[in-house]
Amino acid sequence: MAPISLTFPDGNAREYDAGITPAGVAESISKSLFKKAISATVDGEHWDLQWPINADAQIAIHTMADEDQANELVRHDLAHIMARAVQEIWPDTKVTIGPVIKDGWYYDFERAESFTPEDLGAIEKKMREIINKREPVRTEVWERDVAIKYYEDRNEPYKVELIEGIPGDEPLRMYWHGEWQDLCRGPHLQHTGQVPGDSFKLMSIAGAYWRGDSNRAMLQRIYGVAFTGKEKLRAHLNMLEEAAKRDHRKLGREMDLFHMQEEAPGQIFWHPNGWSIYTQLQDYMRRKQHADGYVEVNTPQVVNRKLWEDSGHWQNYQDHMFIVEVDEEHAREKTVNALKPMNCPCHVQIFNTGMKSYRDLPLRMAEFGSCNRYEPSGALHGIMRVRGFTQDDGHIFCTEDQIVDETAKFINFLASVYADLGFNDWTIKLSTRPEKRIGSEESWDRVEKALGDACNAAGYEYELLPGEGAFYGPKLEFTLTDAIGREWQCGTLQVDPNLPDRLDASYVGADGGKHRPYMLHRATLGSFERFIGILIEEHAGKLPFWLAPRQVVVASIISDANDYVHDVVEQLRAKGIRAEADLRNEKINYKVREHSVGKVPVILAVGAREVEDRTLSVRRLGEKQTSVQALDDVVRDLATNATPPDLRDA
RNA sequence: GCCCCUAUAGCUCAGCUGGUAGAGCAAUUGAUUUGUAAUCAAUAGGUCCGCGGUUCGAGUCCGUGUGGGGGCACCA
Repeated sequence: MAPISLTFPDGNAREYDAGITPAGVAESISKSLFKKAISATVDGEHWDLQWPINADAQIAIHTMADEDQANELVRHDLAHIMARAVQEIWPDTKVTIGPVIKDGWYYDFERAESFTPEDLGAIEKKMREIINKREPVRTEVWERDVAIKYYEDRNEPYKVELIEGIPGDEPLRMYWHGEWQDLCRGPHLQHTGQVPGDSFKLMSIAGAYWRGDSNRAMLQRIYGVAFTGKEKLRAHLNMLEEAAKRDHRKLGREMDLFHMQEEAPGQIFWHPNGWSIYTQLQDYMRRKQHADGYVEVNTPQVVNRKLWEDSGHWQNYQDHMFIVEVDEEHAREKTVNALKPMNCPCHVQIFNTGMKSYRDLPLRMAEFGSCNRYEPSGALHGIMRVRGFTQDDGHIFCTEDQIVDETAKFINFLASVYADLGFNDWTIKLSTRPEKRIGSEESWDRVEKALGDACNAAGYEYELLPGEGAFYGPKLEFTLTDAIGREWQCGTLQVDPNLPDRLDASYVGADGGKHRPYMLHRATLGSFERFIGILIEEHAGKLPFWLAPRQVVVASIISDANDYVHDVVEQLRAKGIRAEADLRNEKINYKVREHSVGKVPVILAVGAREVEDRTLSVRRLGEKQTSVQALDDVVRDLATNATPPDLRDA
């Protein structure tokens, strides 16, 4: 065999016989490296220690110290080990797939009986037994007919289907963890004993459709988390515990922001505190949009089905609309209406009044549009996914040439809003043409490129989501994460040549002819409901001062201070600050605790000294220390802080 | 919508294998005038989510509906 040259990360190269495996390479370096080795990177590809190398290459041998590779392998091996454990305990279970995900893995099973939470303990125990056996992991490439026969004989139809879906020229790789076999791309560890048995935990059981298709079998999914060390697992579990305290549903109750009840599932009863956040946010958005060149409109809630038929939504989304049927006394037939599930068709109606010239474009039309959608019961989630919500909606009517500029302008607008609200960690996703679509390939090419160019022009990177666009056009999604790391789409921008066409929107061009505008659907917050949910979780309830529903509590220490407390509250209110008095006959400790739990940003305590000196004892949320300041200084300082960021002097 | 879990006082929860409900906090009332995260005492508070069934007897067991949670699917 011809020798090959392998170059190591330090730049040194060594010669080996072609077909050498990374395991062999590691062994040639040292016995201890061989024992510690878990995988390799060969020419940038994550490589199993058992896979042969047949040509010159760059190589790096990995150990558990290489966090990224180690996590991937540990999680992936655990997926196999868990599947093996499950089949050892319940041999009638059929296996499907088990990929690595963020912080862990899952594996989908088919089994007649349901797994119970108690089963997880039994499975974990069996997994540890398998790990302790330190059985070798072995791999082979199989012919496809052999593999299919093998799985048919073992009554594993899902594996057969998987193999049938793999392109014919791709080799089929098999892995054994001990005697247990699974179809798998790899790579894997050397032996089960390399998995740290104290650094994983099975978390939950969930239903999941085979191949993500709701028409196919519902499988049982078991989720696990795993890390390379016990401490990291503990830190992760701790983080989840802390995150649960920031849950907007919990804080919504504790801060008395809103409630929901059975008679109106998916709809929100906003309490005074929550509504205060909502209106502050809306006032802020109204000013920002006005400054960015939007005109604000408002459109009807109950709209005849005809408009939804014309727009095409009736045909596609009838099941998800609240239908309102009205018997008109004098009408021959009852009318069928729908609560508006979206604002776009209504905005086109406004656009369509009068003649529009190319000089009117781009026309930026905004509405805080209340919408109702009959979302499937399983989709509802706190105030993040609801049936009644208000979008900070807007539609930009423009020409194709204006798409890049308008999109870049919007991205900058959104970035400024998010920054004002305390978000620096958000991502852009560009969803491109789906399989089912309308419009020419050329027009998709142009418009997809326009969105990408706009991101670049605004100075932001984006992630591509191929095939995830709407049937009429590509879109940008702006996502934020909640307390436990779930991603939520908040902002969006969608390019739509379709709706103007369906609803016959047009403008007169410079050539005097009639033209179709493009429509950019865009929302910055998405909906006030979802955004406030995210906002609460992001800040753990400690909202920026200007958004806090209860900004200041002035608390008396003795009742002789009551008059002064009233005076202070009055002065603060005169400056537009949401201040209230707490004159209850309670200890200051009690008041401080109660208002701290209620996330009031500033507590001003007033005792005999403060009354005497016209001062205030200032305590800010989260700080242990207090400071005594002159009343006038405090009022001036708080008034500055209470100003929304867009109204502050630069 | 689908799978699993779940529903006891305003909140957080206890109630063992069926024998007609309990704690802490909150609330109310009274006392306490207090210096930066819970003052003391008393009182009141519950069709045990709805409906059906098993049983002499159901908060407890079974079925079903509704709401909620975790996922999956969906998200114009």
